[in-house]
Amino acid sequence: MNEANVRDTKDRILDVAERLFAVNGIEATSLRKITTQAVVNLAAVNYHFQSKDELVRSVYLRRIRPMNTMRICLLDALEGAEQNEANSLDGLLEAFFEPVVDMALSLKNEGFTVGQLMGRMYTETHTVMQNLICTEMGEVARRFGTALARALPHLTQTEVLWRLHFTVGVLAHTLAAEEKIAILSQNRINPRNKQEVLRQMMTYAKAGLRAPSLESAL
Amino acid sequence: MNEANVRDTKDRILDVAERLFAVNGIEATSLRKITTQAVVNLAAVNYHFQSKDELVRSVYLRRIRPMNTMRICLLDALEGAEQNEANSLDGLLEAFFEPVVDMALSLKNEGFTVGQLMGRMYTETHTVMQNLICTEMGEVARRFGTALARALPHLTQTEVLWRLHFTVGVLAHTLAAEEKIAILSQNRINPRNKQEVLRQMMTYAKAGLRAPSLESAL
DNA sequence: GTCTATATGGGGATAGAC
DNA sequence: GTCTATCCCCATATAGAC
Repeated sequence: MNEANVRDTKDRILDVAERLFAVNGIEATSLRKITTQAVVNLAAVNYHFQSKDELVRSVYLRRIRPMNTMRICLLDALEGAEQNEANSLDGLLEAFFEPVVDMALSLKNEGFTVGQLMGRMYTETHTVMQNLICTEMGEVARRFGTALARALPHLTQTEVLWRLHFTVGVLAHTLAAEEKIAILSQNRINPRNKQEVLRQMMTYAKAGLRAPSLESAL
Repeated sequence: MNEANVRDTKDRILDVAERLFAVNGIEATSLRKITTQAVVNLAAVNYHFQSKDELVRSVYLRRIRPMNTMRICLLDALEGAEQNEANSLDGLLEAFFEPVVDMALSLKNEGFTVGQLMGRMYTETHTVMQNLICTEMGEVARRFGTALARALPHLTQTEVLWRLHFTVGVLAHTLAAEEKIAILSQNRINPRNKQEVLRQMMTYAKAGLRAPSLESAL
């Protein structure tokens, strides 16, 4: 088969694996389910990706890398420009949220799949994922931690880190549990409307980050 | 074997299953791993719980039921008492967060296990869990949604629901990803210190919930 | 690069002795 | 209520033909 079709095979495997990992989790997704839905031979996965673990890595890295590159890039731009304190937090939150939300919006893989994949990253128990998170998210956590500390000078370093991780929680849960959110709100909110999601998340997170310090009395 | 030992067997299975579900997820946890660690016979699970799915239900319901009963009970008490607007939000957040955090604090099953179990509920993909969440969390979502709407009269109903679910996200991610939070913060925050967790979460969530309405200009 | 066939191991569940 | 033995299915991975 020619090179174009090879790409096809690899990409079809990645696309189907991504959807199944996002919806059912890594453990519940067998190579048989993937290859059947991708209409490729069972042995193709091991030929192209060596093992299931390497396939898992490939699926996640395909999304995490550009997402975090974009975040760092937006952050670099912010730090290069002159900023007044009033709007620097808005810029930081946009740089943090938008690359994820944009990715979930724009991708071919049906609907909200990529968002679910990213949202469930932190709770995937597979050892491959645990390692991926620590190696791939470290720089983003450090860079945004530092930037937030500068934008929120009234907080201690510890408080900044707590609030950064609460903000990750807002994002992750919104992406991961969108189906349950819709059900539990009796369909009064629609977590698939990206502009609305972004607007609501930014408002909540901005206020949470700006809350007074608990250490002010010390 | 006498009745006391029967309880022992069932409880040992529940305790071990809980820990393994919390740490490795439902799918990755086989009945063989559970029965080996609990030092009971493999067939005991099916004898006492009929099936793995029923064991899953039992493990989660043992924690969800008392937790949500306590939340509703605290909320009833708040609504029965006279409240001034200034502190009603504090009371609501305490009623919402504390039963979960207390449970994670006080239980015998080593360390943070129960918290992880609860935090990962929303991202478990097992169909049994998906149903459990919808049936067991519905009342809590409705009751707190209504109470929050009263405490935050400047918000639309939709905004209240969004912010309630962001608050669930803060709680769930903090409980579920505590290990990664510690690593990504380079051990500068300790998500296992319960009083600290509660304090930090309450501050962030309170400010997030109180943020101005986005609809105010309409 | 793709396929079939198969090696090897683990999964949930149950029958039937004790 | 507990145990052994076993049924039957599905998992990942690979060998070797095409």
